[in-house]
Amino acid sequence: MTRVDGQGVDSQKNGGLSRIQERNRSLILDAALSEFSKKGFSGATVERIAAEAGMSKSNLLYYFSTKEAIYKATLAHILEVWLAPLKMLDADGEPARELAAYIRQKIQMSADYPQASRLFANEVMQGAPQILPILEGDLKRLVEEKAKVIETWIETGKMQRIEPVHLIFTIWATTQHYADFSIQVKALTGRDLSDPVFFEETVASVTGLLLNGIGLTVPQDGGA
Amino acid sequence: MTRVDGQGVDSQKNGGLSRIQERNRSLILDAALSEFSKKGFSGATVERIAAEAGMSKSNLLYYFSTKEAIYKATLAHILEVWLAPLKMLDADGEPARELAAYIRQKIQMSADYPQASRLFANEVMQGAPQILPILEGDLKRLVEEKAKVIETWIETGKMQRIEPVHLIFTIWATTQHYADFSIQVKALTGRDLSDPVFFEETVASVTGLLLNGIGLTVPQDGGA
DNA sequence: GAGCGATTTGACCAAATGGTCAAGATGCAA
DNA sequence: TTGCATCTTGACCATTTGGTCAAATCGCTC
Repeated sequence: MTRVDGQGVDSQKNGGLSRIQERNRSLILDAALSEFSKKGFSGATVERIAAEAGMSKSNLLYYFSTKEAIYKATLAHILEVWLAPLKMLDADGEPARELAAYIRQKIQMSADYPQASRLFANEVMQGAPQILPILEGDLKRLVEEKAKVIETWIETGKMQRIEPVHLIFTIWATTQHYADFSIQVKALTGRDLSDPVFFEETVASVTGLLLNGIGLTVPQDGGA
Repeated sequence: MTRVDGQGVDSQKNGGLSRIQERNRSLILDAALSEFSKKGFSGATVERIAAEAGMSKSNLLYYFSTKEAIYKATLAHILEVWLAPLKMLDADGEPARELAAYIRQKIQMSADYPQASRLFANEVMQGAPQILPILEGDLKRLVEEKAKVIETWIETGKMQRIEPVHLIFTIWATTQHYADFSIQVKALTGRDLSDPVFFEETVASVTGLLLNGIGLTVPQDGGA
């Protein structure tokens, strides 16, 4: 009857979970991402998550003792992946290449993990009840660091002047739009990022527009 | 005991509601926008909407017989306002002026009606269960019409080539980002659109970036 | 294969919530 | 003032849902 919750009591080995725990937590988190991203926190039900994970509600509650705990774990699980691309912006690279690669990566993320994008958007739109501290802490530091990188590029004349943070917001907003609003995109164009042609068309349009906007030319490989 | 619902039985005059109905429906829709935009459809409760509207739950249900009816009415109420700016894009104007004005207007909307923006975003992210027909109908026609306007500008050499629909998406995504993600914007910059200085800074940055991106120069008045 | 903790589940509970209903209060025309 | 439709509400109900619990089953070590 020991609860496994959160960082869990590491029953046997040092820091690891048992094979069963590993598998079930993973199944739960996948199901939770699907459910939360589709219905939001309030609209999701523990029972549906359990069903999608292939276990009883009671058993799910054995691994995560509350709905909120599932939600937090799901958020934590995707957050690292979600913010990874920005970390790669390299001050020593050429702005055009770096930004083109960043934009492509972000659009790729929107294509590969639209649910994660929507979950994150949902959380922030509700006022970021769970992740506000992260936004104000880690994310803020990261953005300030990368803003400095952009500022350096501007000061060394490598690109046009712009408020770095607004450039970052524009890249986030635009790239994530294709995931979060994919239903609308599909309704208006008949296609979405799952279509490889539309994907490349989107990368080309967005990269062209934004790089052009700061006085850069898209590299031949388009950031690929 | 007659229900007032939807388009309502116009009890007395021709097409009009009684003074009391007018007032209460308006109070309800305001409260509903606040509640739905904050909590989403599932997270919102009829009781809280009623409380915020200053009446009993029962009375609210007298005006809108189901939660879904309130939600639909709220959406319908904001949708027209929300899509209005795009309609003003004028094929006969100069692209720079027209687009600068459009961008400013959209950011102004994000500043003035952030709740409407979030409600709309929420609805679309959940798969647009209520407004999909509108997206595929009226909105699609409108976007196609305006895409043609942009296409004309391109063909007459007034602006650089870009896929018009992607330009529209980028403008939507970016301008609405400042409303939908305002908590994040605030966490990262310490400010949001309610700060007049930040508002103008945002208009300048976004307008500069996007107009530049299609080979245009921002008009002196910045679209104001 | 015995023993014991880890895992799994169905039965159950309490709170929240959307919606109904009958009765009372109010506004207004004659 | 009377009469009637509009408006308003508290009491109430059925369902959904997050979470508890005791009992059963499983898996692994000795």
